[in-house]
Amino acid sequence: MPYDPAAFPPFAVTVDLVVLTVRRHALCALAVRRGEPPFQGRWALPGGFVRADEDLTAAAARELAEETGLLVHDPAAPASPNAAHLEQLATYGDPKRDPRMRVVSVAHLALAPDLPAPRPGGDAHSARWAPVESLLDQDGSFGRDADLAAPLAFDHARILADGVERARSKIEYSSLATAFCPQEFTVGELRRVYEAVWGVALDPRNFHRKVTGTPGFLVPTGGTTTRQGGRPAQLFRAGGATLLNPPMLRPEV
Amino acid sequence: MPYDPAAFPPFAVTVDLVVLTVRRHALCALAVRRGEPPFQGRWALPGGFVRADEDLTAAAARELAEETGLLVHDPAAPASPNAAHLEQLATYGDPKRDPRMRVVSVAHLALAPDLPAPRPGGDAHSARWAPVESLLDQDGSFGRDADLAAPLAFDHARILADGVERARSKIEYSSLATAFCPQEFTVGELRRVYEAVWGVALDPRNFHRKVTGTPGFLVPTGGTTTRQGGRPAQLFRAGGATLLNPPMLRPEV
DNA sequence: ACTGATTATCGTCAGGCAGACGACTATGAT
DNA sequence: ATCATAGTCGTCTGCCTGACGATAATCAGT
Repeated sequence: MPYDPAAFPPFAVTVDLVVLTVRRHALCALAVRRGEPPFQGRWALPGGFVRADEDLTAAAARELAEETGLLVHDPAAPASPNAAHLEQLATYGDPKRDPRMRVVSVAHLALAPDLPAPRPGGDAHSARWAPVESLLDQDGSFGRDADLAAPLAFDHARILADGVERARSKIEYSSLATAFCPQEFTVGELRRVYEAVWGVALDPRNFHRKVTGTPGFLVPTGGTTTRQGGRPAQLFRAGGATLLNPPMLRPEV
Repeated sequence: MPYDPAAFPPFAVTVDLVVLTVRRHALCALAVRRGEPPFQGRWALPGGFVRADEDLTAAAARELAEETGLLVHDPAAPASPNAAHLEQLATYGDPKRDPRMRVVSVAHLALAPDLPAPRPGGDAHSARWAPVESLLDQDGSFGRDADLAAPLAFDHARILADGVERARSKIEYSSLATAFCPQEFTVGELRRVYEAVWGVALDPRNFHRKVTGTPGFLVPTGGTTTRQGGRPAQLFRAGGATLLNPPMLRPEV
């Protein structure tokens, strides 16, 4: 078997981004409208080509910054208000996934707090946050956003579904849900993240016991807030613990 | 931003395989010796280039069959004695990971039962099963196999480490450990798989209670065997349940 | 045939954690 | 003042796990 890399067929390599956030109690993903064929006018996940001398993670971070202005959260650096979590999701390489040529896409998953700017800036022609159910509801039979008349371009519905499933399972056993929150947040805000991502209601008392009782998960900042109404709530920052053991249990059905 | 795929730099795309099995109470990985530069004579993970019209999973399955004769387990088809579990692991694309040119490798993880042939056949120049600790023990300071004098080629040590970690965590909450067993196996054999993969000792009584008490995990075949010595043990097949809830807990430390 | 080694399997018990839910607290709105 | 809203602290019960005792059924020697 010959081992000369140059003798083998060339591929284009892209990164696609599943950028998730929680807005108004709903899990939303970033979608951009395609300005050219194929799938012109359809919504798609943000993404782009990996440059000749660029690492895959760097390419994903660059695309994320271009589309949203978010920086990738660096555990070494001091926490920034505009930091997002970024991780590789999976790679999609069906020979027919792009009608033009052979394109392999390394999808990444980004989790971001709710951004103040509802319309992410950048050079993207048109971008928006859309609830993931709208984007994944292929037949459009139920509550479909009128502006989202067609399913996502390419195999992006599949990629989005995989990213959502990754996020849903990963917040069970890690502190990743805090990536959806601002730097300082309350227990109730964190609970609403879990409820939005999982689409279930959680008992506020048991949730409070669980997250405050797990050492290293939350560290109180001393402040309080009433921005959710009701009794003032303690403010917390994410602690050093990244693994949740035992995990947070997702309720059945 | 131009969107013409042909205008972007060409990449070579490969699949690399982390093939794991349990042999003599140790977690082992398949390694092949490289016949040409770079890293000539060094051990590496099996792998090869993705063909022009080949899906990534198909390429991984083809390489797996070439190196080991194993087929990929198809849930629809009747269980075959030579079926292995195959899943995508992660993608590695550091610009300098291959000194010859830009190569992006989509690594896959395969789990196989202990093969009767100790030396996997195929066109590979030289292949062997090696305990993962030997392959990952970079400095060679401890119990290193004399034949494995150098670390793995390319970034394969990192890939192998990621694959091992995936296997270690995934058997916690799925029935994947059965992929290391023959079609029919005993509770004790399954327990020895967990012990080998995790490198810990498990209580046989609690393990027995856990796996037999989880509905759909194991289905008795009616037969018994004494191939492990001692009292005859019931034979089981893997049941339909793929998710283990609550998970099997990996002991601390 | 007996003995010991080995493995499998069943049972018991205490501690920890989760789900269900009651009770109380502190704010803003009317 | 009263109500609605949200946060926080407790209690109780049942399930699961870890630790470990006990018994069962085989094989290798003697």
